Amino acid sequence: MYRIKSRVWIEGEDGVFLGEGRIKILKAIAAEGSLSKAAKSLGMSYKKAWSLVDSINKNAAAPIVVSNTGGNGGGGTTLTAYGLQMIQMFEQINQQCWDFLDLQLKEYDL
Amino acid sequence: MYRIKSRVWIEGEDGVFLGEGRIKILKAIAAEGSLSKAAKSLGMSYKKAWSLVDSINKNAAAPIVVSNTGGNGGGGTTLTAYGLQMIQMFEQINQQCWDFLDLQLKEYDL
DNA sequence: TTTCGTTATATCTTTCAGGAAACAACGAAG
DNA sequence: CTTCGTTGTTTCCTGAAAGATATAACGAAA
Repeated sequence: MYRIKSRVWIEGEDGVFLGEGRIKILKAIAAEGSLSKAAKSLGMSYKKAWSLVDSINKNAAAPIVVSNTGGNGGGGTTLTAYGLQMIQMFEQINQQCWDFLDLQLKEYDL
Repeated sequence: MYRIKSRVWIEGEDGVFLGEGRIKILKAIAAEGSLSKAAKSLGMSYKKAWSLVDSINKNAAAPIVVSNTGGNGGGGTTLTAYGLQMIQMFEQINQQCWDFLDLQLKEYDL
């Protein structure tokens, strides 16, 4: 039995804007309120999480996250309403792509 | 302006069956009649080409390639009719996936 | 039985993406 | 003005993936 799989991503002018990994870290940021905690919760290095968010920022048409450095508790990173909307959009497209591909494969009944 | 992209692949019981890279080497084999020539025409190492074809063979429900070792000219590798059919199938699904995703992205008019 | 170019495989080397660790900058609160 | 945990950035290091290289096995044809 065959299984069909896919990776979907969206690119901007300067590289990748959104993909599965970036969605994952965005959701963790939404849950944790901080990039370092988000990285920790995913077992991901801070550097990797930061570089993912950096590429999101560089390619977004509007702000996705708001980062505050310093202050009580050290600061933090939160999502904008637009950011939350982008998560929803990506996950919907991704799911629909999977459904579409499953249907396609069935048509060829391997 | 955003661009949406995807990589599609098909898995069997023991790993990847078909993907873009495997389709590429299969098409080169069809054109060259030999795995080593196909690898050379793609600027790919023989080892990599061989390992791709090996994984295809391990996951295919029916023979995709026929390899002959020895003989006049050293032998060669050719595609079965089923193999040619699989190339067509994959490329059609892949193209339709791209079209589908382009439509999806348009619906969200970023 | 020699020759040939191929398939198939093992081994060694190199490259490079990612992780680990270290550190400066920040600014609100006490 | 000290403390705190975070953001942002650099440097170093390691391990896994890919490439380079070498070599055996093969069998039709001359």
